[in-house]
Amino acid sequence: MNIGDVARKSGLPAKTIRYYEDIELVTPKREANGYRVFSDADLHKLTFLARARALGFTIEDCRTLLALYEDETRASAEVKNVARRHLSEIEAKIADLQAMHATLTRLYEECAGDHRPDCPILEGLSGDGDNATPDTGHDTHKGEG
Amino acid sequence: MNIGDVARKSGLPAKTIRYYEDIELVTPKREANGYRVFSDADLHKLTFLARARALGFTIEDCRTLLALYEDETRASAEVKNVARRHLSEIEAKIADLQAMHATLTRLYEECAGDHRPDCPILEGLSGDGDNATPDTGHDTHKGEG
DNA sequence: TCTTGACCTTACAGTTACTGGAAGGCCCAT
DNA sequence: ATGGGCCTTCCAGTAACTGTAAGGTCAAGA
Repeated sequence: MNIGDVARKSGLPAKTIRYYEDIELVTPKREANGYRVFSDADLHKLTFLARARALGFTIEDCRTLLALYEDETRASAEVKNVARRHLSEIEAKIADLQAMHATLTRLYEECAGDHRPDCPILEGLSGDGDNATPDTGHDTHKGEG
Repeated sequence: MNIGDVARKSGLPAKTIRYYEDIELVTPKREANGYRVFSDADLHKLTFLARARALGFTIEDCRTLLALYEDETRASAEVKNVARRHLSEIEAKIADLQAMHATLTRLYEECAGDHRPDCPILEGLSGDGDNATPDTGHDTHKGEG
């Protein structure tokens, strides 16, 4: 199979597949003319990657998961650990977004949204109101240079 | 005020403030020695930016909001539009994350997490199970080169 | 006066996971 | 030989910073 075929079958853009080769997630062979040749195993890997990425795993997590997938002697506990950590991150992100949503919705609903300049949203951002921004409890940034 | 002062007062890292100057969100004056000098208005702007960023607005949204903030003749409807669009994006992201969370939780709970290699999470990713990945309905990527 | 240390400066590279585009080679049909 | 659709590489750009190096400035203390 050439790259276009596996792109169609895996649902990944050809460009992404080339990138995955670049970072050594897949290592297709080459034809004499330089074209990449993908085996069924390569396609399977790419499909695995597409699914893992769709679940929000980072590339590095994908690398780990792929290694575990190919290690017949793995302990499922290891996989579960990766998944647990990722679930925690997803939960943290959801919580962050929900906090933003709650705050912004409050301001949004107070805003008349008409031709006049008075705007509780801008007032909230400028710090006039209290409670202007939520504190989600985790760091947005750490120490400084 | 020097950059360290406004960094402490706004909660933004000095590095970020320099970056904001780079992209012309703030334009502090300079002392003879080259040090940036921030006015109260600059500090106010930075605090505004910090709050808007904490609510997840993009830098470009921040630029727009700041311009509206400084335009005495604005219509609050314009601000509300920016907020509405941003709320929609937050909602879409939450929905995506919740779909990922649901799928991964299902696999997670099926996984024994012990010393044995059998793992429903990996099976789900490799496509053995049905329903392996959710379809959130929006594009992850568009056309191809 | 010299030094120490905290502050400030710039410039460049790296992060994440791609995406876009240019410039060109390969292959098949007309 | 020409057109179109594939394929190749390489370079640059995205978002919003962050890290690091190399060095200038300033106030306090020995």
